[in-house]
Amino acid sequence: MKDVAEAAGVALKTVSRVVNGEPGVRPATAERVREAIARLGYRRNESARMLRSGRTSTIGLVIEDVADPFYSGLSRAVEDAAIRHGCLLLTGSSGEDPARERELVLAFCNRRVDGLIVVPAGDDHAYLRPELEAGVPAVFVDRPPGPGLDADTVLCDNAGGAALAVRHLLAGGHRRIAFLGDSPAIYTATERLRGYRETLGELFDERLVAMHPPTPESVRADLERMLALEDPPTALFTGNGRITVTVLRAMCGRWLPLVGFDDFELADLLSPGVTVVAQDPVGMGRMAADLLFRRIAGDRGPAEHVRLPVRLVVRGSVAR
Amino acid sequence: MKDVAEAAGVALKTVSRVVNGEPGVRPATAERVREAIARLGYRRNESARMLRSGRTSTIGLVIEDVADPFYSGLSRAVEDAAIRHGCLLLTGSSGEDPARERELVLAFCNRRVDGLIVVPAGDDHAYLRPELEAGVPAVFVDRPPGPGLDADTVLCDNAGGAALAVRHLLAGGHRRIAFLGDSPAIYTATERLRGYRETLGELFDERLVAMHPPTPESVRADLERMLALEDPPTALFTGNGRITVTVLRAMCGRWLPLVGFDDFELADLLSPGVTVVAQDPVGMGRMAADLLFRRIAGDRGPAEHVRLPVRLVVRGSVAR
DNA sequence: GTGAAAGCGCTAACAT
DNA sequence: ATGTTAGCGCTTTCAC
Repeated sequence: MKDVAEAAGVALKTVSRVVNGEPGVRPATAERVREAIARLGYRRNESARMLRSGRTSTIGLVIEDVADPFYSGLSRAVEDAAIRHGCLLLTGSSGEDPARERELVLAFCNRRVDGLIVVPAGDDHAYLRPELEAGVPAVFVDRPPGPGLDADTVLCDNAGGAALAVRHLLAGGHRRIAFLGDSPAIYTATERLRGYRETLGELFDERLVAMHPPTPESVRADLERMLALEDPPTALFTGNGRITVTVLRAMCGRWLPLVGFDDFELADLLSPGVTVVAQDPVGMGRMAADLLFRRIAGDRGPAEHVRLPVRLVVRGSVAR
Repeated sequence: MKDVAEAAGVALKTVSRVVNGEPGVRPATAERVREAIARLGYRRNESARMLRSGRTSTIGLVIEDVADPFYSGLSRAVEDAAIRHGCLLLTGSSGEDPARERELVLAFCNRRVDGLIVVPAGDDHAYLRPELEAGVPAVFVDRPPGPGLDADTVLCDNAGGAALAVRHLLAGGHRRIAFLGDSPAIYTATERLRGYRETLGELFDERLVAMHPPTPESVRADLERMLALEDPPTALFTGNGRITVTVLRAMCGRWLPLVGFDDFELADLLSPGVTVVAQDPVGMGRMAADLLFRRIAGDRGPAEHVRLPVRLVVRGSVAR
């Protein structure tokens, strides 16, 4: 900036004015400055700007895995909102590891992001207390933060969605409905189990429940075990998109009526089409970002807790 | 940091030493500093650190769309490499808009990222010359940069892949093979067209070629037009994953032998399974990141041009 | 309409 | 083993 000022024969502050589009510079002067900028290939140093102004025009997003379509849709929605607000996005995948989540969030805080959107992997967010007290806005998406933290949340109706799925299968005449869910450490998995259990009532049988991170092997083993029961399941409820796909693949050839939590691309093109409880990842991302930018703009109201509806998308996978 | 120093009764530089794990601090002193840090909820300000040290420990990634599985896989691979090198990732989607690509890249440069990985949307990268001359490493992935720029590239064998697809269809007895590709503005689309054309030779017929961004409407119109020819296509070659999926959906019910460029989740579970030319997006991301971090580490050798192989994955969609 | 000076929070270089 | 000083490149404040 000093060099540009020298080259244009003005003071440093005038260059700053031109670069920031501030008023109070004669057009001719501004033009001279711009010419010098182009000639020298000058780029404003945002680190210095951030240091002085305190605003970074950057928000941090921690998700579980960018490569998972659920989170990549959510990411895209957050990014679109960020663009509209002139912000860039720092992204990180926690891989469901609380330590990694914490590292990422703290690294973002060190960079003084203007706000955070977090899909929590852990259930202890005490480490975030200093930032929240310092006024750094944070929105939790898909899962709530650990206890004792009063922050905005955007969740979906997990238990209600599970109830939809189970009722649909009950209506199809099924009484033995298995649930294949993700690890009980994950909030959404536990909530969906709760919805499943409460809806089944007397029909609940814990031998028809399997909950852990889905690997092809574990899913296959779960299915074999359940199908070998003397009273085997006649239908399946799968607890998220990855599990649904893993189950479909593990079934290779065989077929069982099925409802999956989460919609996924091509669910409609499989035969039969897969009936799902659809969330709206893009809507969740958009909602979280809207909330965050309202906070960044200065909204200091009480924490908001948005719960987005889910809907049953009936395809062919339950009909006889 | 000043406050922490005061609270711990040491000089500012000692706090800096503790925070950076530098040697030359007595354990007892370090402990006192750490205690003060925890008590005050101190977080190092990375903007100041960056300003002083010149390194940001951040790399910038510009892709076309995070929500596209091809790019989200690539992103994840880049992120994993970044983590290993203690870097964070600034991500942005260009949405195939050259102006947006430029804005993102320049915004990243203003933030003084240590390096750039770019999937170019435009074909003029003169705007990047000042950075490259200033020694900012950049790797171009999936598509080369505009002319006159001598930077590292990681591409796949687009024309060779198209040749594989066409030869497979020819071997299946087809002589009228249509190509549905993306916009000719996209390097990969043009290269795949070239491979298709060169392999077909005499059999090439431009009435069997359609190239533009795939919308359900345009794809349906293309198919209708081609199928209404007096000598209609007996097989399809689709130019990327999105087109393949859009075509499958547009065919609703009807069926034509098909090979698609790009593998996609569930391609194997459709019936028939979809034969594809598979790229390796994760491998491309990993390769690009490895190259970038070698440059960041100081490698000033001549520009490297990596071309990754593709492979034909035969499923059922061509057999009669 | 323009400029000079102070200082954001840190690290590098050099004492002690 | 610890402290002092200068200065990274910008914005803020105030003066002209």
